[in-house]
Amino acid sequence: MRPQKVNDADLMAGLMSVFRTKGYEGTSLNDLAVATGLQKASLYHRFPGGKKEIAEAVLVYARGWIENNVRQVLEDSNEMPAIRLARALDNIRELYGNGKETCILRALSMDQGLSLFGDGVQQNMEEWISGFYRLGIDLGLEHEDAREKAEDTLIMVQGSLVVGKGVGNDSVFDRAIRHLSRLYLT
Amino acid sequence: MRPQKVNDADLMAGLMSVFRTKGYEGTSLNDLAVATGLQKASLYHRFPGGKKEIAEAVLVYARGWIENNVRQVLEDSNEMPAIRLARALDNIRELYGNGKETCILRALSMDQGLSLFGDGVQQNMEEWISGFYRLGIDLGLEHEDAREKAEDTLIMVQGSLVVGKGVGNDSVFDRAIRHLSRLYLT
DNA sequence: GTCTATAACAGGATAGAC
DNA sequence: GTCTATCCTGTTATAGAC
Repeated sequence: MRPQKVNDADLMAGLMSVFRTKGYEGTSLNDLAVATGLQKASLYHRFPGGKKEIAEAVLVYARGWIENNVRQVLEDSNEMPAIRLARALDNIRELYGNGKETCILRALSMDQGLSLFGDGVQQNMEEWISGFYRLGIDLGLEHEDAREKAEDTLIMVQGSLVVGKGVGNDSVFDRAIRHLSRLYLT
Repeated sequence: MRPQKVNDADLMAGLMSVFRTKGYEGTSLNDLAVATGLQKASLYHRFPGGKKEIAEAVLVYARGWIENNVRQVLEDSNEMPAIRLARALDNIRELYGNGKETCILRALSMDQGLSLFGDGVQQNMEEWISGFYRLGIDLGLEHEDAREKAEDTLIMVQGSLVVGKGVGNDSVFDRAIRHLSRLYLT
């Protein structure tokens, strides 16, 4: 067998990058091939299920990222809550390129996306929410309160990404992230 | 000339309905033809520019809706601010089918969408924001405060639509709308 | 103004050589 | 494992009758 031209990590990063900017219907296999440096047929070798399987794999990859960089950071009981929050928000800021990038969950939850990948999207969102929920609990919030605040973090991030892009103003995302700090630390 | 089979208002409503559920790349001219009851060639007769021109027309239609049902309601100086807010939020709730529908602005701001329709999306969002800005000013807020609160209304609505769909829970949107009442009336 | 029919092209997917 | 070449379907768009 020939050697792998692109390793799995780079491959997934490249694939995710395309899907999140162009959406599911908007990305062609050609786009994916160009972005990764592989030919279409090579992508089919790695993902026999084609475009659908690739998008599913991207969602698994994204979920791993959220687990490592958001949930585990927020649940790390060795650190003070304020530190955990600051670190998680830094990671989130980086994930979205300070608001310049869009979210893969939003990109894959249009139309077909929702019916095809609804489960994966939901799992990703719940991973995110459960991390912030735990932070809220550790800060002494009641169950319902912690749940709603956690949900609000995702709402603010998704909303600010949509609006920031729409009005063409990066500061919308920045302000949302700063708002999330205050949401917990007061 | 033959009579119009579908009037402009019904036509635009049907076209918008497809675009906002399937996204720009996700909707085919066939989808639009089926939804409106016209044939593809008839759509080209009304919109010589094809799919792109149709999406642009939908954005103009959406902007008119926002102007009538959000901005003008919020700026109606004959009513108390609390009444204006309640009415605008009711209209917004209806527009999004209590959270079951998605937003045309989000649907048309993926990828191609942003480069093709960025201006239209921005105008729609600014129409929305300017309405709430005026409400904030009338309630005695300072310029910067009113601007941010107005932006937040759009962020919360867009975010709650994304998250509500993603986690499959209608109450997310409901709670966001209730939150917007409290945001101004305290 | 709307229709049927069709052209021209792009996209997803597969075959088979290396 | 990756590549080139190809198939086939669906898509945008146009031509021309009514």
